Amino acid sequence: MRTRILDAALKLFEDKGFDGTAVPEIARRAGIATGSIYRHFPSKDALVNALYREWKLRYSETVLTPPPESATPREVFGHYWRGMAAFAQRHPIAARFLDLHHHRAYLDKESKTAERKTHDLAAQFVAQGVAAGVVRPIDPMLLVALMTGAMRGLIQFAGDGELVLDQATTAAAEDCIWNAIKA
Amino acid sequence: MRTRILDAALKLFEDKGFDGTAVPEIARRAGIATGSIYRHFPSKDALVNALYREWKLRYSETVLTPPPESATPREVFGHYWRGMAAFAQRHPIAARFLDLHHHRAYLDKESKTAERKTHDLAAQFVAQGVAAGVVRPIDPMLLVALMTGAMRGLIQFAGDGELVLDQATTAAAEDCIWNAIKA
Amino acid sequence: MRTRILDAALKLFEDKGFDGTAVPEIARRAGIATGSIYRHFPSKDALVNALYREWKLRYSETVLTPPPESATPREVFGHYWRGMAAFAQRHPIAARFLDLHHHRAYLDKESKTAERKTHDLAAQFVAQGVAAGVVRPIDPMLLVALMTGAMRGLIQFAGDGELVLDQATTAAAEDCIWNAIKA
Amino acid sequence: MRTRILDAALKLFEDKGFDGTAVPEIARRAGIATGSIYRHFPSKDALVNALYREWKLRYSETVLTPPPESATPREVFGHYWRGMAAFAQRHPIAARFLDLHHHRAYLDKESKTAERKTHDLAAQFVAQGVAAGVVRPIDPMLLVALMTGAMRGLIQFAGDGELVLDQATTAAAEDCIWNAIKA
DNA sequence: CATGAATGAGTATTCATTCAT
DNA sequence: CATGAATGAATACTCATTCAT
Repeated sequence: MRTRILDAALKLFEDKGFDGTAVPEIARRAGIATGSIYRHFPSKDALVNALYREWKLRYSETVLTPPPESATPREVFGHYWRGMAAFAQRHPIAARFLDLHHHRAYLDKESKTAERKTHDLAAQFVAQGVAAGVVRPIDPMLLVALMTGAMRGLIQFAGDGELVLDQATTAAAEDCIWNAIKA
Repeated sequence: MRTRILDAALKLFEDKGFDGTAVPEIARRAGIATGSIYRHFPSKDALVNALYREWKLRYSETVLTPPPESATPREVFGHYWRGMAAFAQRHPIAARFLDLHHHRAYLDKESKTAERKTHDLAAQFVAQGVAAGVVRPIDPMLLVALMTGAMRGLIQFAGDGELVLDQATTAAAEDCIWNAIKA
Repeated sequence: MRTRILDAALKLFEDKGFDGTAVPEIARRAGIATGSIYRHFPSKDALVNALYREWKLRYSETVLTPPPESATPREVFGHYWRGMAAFAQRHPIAARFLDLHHHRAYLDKESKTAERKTHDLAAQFVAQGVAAGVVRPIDPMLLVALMTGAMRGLIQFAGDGELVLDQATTAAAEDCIWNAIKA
Repeated sequence: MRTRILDAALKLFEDKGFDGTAVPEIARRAGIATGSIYRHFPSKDALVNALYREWKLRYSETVLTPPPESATPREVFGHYWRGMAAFAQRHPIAARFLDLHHHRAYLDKESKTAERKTHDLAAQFVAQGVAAGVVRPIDPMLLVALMTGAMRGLIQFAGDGELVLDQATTAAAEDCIWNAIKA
């Protein structure tokens, strides 16, 4: 039941935005009564936040797995890149939802903190790559912006049907972006 | 007057979204009466669409200027990249607004067409680069996705204050992304 | 069980009014499940009515006991007055509940009839006192209004903590009000 | 407009209680649209509080006029008593509204303070009467409870149609209650 | 019989839009 | 043209009542 609500909300929030989605609409799509939503979530705000955190967690579990100890920076990059692509491929709507909503006023502090963690991890990877001399020695945040932005571009184009996120495309993109950041 | 309305709407739509912004709020920020909005725009929907098109036009004028005839593909790329960066630097809120809203249901066909044009132009540039043997011979759409995505990453990080979009940063990013797409 | 429900409802209705009290709230205070209320009462309306009648009955049993045959009108008056005061002292919440709710739309005919009986009895006592020449020869309803009103004033002030309804206070009030109605 | 809303609310709150009255119902009775209520009052709570204070003020203006300097305690009593009766006669619904609602949870502090003032004034009058040796030397609050209670009894019976609050009735009641409290 | 999740009609409140001034 | 009060449909949320367990 809770899952059905979250699934309905995910689709609708991604499609029409938070404020553009009416609670009864979520209920209808979930196949339940309007009032039942409030048995599971105290408010619409609480619902988006729960949704956001749920998917951010799943995202972390998919993407932020530690790479093999022996991996070279290039391999570490590939590891994370393929993780992100795999997530976007398996959960395209969730990927777009996380992308579009990560800043909105209705997200509370805890939800926003989750976003930060990802950035910090990426910045850390870049810093290590720079130290190892295999990544361009420039502001790590810039490289993070370019990498995550490129991935978001992929997700968006895939969502719009202008691109298919298959193995080959993902691999080609990985190679391109590695070229962008390598020393 | 029309300009003040559009300015107020731009800031609010970017900040709180279309559905999250009330018309009287726009009026208040514009320093006029609620009803006056409707002297200039027949509806809230018409207002966003006008706003979107207005900025898309300015964007085109800034970014889509033809590069010098004699420019090499690398120079053409730099020409467009710097154009986009300059726009984002001068109009950060508008850049984010265009980025976030380009898909929303309240945008009508004409507004959405504007977006497509940019993509097509980019794809065309990529195709020419490929033909000239200086750009990677892969799906042009993929490269467009990576380029525009990377630029959006820049814009977003700049908006969040994690990055400053100055000359140096822009130039470094340009170099990175050229490496990503060059043959 | 039924008693626990009625006790919970009494307190809440007195405190927050009928419409201001939610059924689940009554259940919580009674320590049972919401649905269980409906095993004992077909509806919220039926519950107030049962509550009202229950207490009106207890009130009648406490207050409307026949005075000794040989009692003088003064003694009869004292008998009833002390009965009312005793009830208010022992059941302050019920006294206030009966006082505040005796007219509400959700009370059905039978409940309202109970109220009437008390008035009629009082009016009858007054009439007899008038006939005996010891009570002021004016509209009995006026005297009833003053007497019952005075008693309600006592109950209210006691409930608000501005007065303590002890033996002495009750006796003093009795003497005052007898002076008010005596010939 | 504001007045029409307050008038409609007065009648409905008195009749069905605060929680028993729906905002659209108030609007309908006032002959305006539901939303218009909120142009004049920020919330339903604010509306009752405004209503309560408005009438408490009028009540004070009618009832709490200073008696003639030279008035004896008996005359002072009559002055106030007739003031209250006149108010109840002219504004029977308001009188009942003030009576029934003076304690409810939705009234804020300022509204409740108004009630206290009346009591204090009455207690002060009683104390002076006691000092002059013409009022019973007992707890002034008790006498206040009896007086105001008796008046409320009158108002209630009048409202229920069991009594008519004319000159004669008011005068008779005044005499009765003076007998109740005089030394 | 007790339970409490589910229901959906009903509530307070907001907001895009209109229109008399 | 500008105004902002008035409108009423739409929204988030509540609550009396039901019913499968």
